[in-house]
Amino acid sequence: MVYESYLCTSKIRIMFNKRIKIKELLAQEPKGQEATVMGWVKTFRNNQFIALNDGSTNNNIQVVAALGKFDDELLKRITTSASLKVTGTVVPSLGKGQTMDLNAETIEILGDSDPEQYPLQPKKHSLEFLREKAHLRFRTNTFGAVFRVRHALAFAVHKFFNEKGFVYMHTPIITASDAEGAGEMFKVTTLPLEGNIPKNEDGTVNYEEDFFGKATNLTVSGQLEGELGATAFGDIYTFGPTFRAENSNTTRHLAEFWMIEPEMAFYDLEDNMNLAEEFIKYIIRYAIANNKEDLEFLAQRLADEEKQLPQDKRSEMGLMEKLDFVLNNEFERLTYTDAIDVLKNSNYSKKKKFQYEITGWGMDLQSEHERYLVEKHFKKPVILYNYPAAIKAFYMRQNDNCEPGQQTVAAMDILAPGIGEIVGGSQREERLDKLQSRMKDMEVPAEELWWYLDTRRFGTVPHSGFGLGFERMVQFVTGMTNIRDVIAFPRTPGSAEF
RNA sequence: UCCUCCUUAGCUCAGUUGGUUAGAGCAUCUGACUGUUAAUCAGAGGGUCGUUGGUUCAAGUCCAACAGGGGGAGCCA
Repeated sequence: MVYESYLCTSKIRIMFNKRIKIKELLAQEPKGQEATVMGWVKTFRNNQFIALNDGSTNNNIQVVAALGKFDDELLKRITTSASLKVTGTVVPSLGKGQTMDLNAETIEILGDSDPEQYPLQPKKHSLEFLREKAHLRFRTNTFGAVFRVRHALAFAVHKFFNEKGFVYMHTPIITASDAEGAGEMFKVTTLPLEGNIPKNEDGTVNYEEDFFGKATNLTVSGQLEGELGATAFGDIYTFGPTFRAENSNTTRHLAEFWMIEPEMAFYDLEDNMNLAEEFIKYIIRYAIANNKEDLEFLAQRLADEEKQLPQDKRSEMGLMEKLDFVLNNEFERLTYTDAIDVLKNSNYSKKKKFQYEITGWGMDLQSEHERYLVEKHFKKPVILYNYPAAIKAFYMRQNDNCEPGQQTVAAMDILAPGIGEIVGGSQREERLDKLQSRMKDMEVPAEELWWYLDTRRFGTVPHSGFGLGFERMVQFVTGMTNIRDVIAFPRTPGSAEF
């Protein structure tokens, strides 16, 4: 009579909720208390010792199945990655590798894992191999650590901005504007690709027949919409998926990635740089404070990997030292113009070690030049600012009183060792006439962006913002060298498995 | 998209100037052992050498195209 539908629900859940996470259990004093844990088998040694992991930490609880206490039939099913529920008493370990044992009273197999078919073994696998098993790689130590750190960084992003009174704004994923100029876009349509596509008289596609009544794409940036928010709330940030249809095949590009884009009213370029530097340091500090074990594991992994490299290719600092160094030092700030001077006077340039010669002011910096500045010359994160207007986007603020022929814009890029550009930002052009003339010069269709220009018509203010590639940040903090290893299911040209 | 390297057992890799039946470690299976730490010991099974075509008496090995992957470049975050 009472809650009859309850009979049909999964009563076992009540049992599940009694479990303790392994991370919590390992923090306790082992003194004979009872505990229930659930997780996946890492290894089963000696028909007696089960290393069990539940993803809360890379550390395992050693479950001891006393000899003779359990059926052979049950023990046979305790294989790599089988899922178990274990209840027992927590006691100090007799062995050396761990402080506590869970002496099993009951072992329940929640899910078998056929050892003939389960692809991961308790040994080192290459990252390339694990990339093809991306659905299972979270169960490895490396990816467990990487994705817990990724979570910590994501959480810290919201914490930082919330503490500063920023409004978290959800800018659209589907956008009608293709004027952002940040690269090739993915088309969004419900028109039948394999059927009759409505055409205009001149043979072009008639998007008026499409779902939105106009051509639409996946967003390449939330910035323009972000500026609308900033000119009302003062400070906003976005943190969402971003899509680029570039045919990029590198260790630092994805077709689908996550970007953080703060946009601040009443900020000039220097305020912008200050915020970006404070922000980066804050989220690194948060990860160290909350995921130290994971980072130390990743540091060790990286150190082991680098042992196999020739001396000159190894990093000068370990991962933890590198992060500490970043926290304890100011980022080097220099103008584009000064950077060209540094490069021109460098030994690399004089000895012609650059593949692309330093031709002088106005040239776009190649990644080898950026790497030289960051990794060889300054040996720390570098903020380059005041770039030539000709190589930057239309919305960046034109600097006043430039030398003839050396017009610059208030842009800034933050370059990180090993990763390259991690932040790109600028003070925005708030003067309507200057913005309009620049759009005209760069053939940006002003009529499509009428709503953007309205911010300059009604109470325009100086404002600034930047974009930070979240995966690149995760790479920097975890030391993972390939961006495909810091996102759960990477989307790259020719690859969208899972 | 361009340059470059790689593809041999479930995984990591060896395989000589082209020459008989393609090897090792780990994993798996069977057995032994039992306070182990990627447990150990013994035995067994496991291969269309990425695909297609070519050169040759003979191709894992040489050549070509294609596919997949790594690294670098460009585009960028």
